[in-house]
Amino acid sequence: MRQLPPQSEPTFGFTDSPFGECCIVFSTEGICALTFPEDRESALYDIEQRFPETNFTQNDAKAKRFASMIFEKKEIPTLNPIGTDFQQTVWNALKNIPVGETTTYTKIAEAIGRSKAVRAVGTAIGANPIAFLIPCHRVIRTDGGLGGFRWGLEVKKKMLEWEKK
DNA sequence: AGGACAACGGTCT
DNA sequence: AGACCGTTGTCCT
Repeated sequence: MRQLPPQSEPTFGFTDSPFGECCIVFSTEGICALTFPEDRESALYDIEQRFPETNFTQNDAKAKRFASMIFEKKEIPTLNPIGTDFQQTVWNALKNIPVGETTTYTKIAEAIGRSKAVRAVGTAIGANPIAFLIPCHRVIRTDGGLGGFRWGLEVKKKMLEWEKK
């Protein structure tokens, strides 16, 4: 009997990154979350809230392999962000921001043709499930302020520094 | 420079 | 229907 192709069951794992320990969550389709939680317990809580229907098994080695792909080889694996149409549109727009550059919430709103929806864009960016790979950290305020960051402004600052140069 | 405030639109309860 | 937000422009002190 022929062997089935390797199945990628839903997994999650913790691993080091240039910005502290991160948690990578894989669905069968690709990476569905990348977070930089304060502690592992809150990371697990976050997964449970986001994917109450799915059972994930822990695989730190896999997370580590992907971390080196992402942060050392600087490749972007297949992503599988879950969100509303509006959120998908916003997250797609974020991918067009070049490495080492920043843009503003207003410019993203304009880029997706919803210049009046700045506030909603901010909320959608805040809901980005895949930090760093969907570069929400490259979005700052029009007045030059850092804006917000789900995983702490220190991490956002570090990411921008790391990408500069 | 910094604070208060209203208007904005998507999402959740 | 109301409240909450990773915003912003305006109007103050």
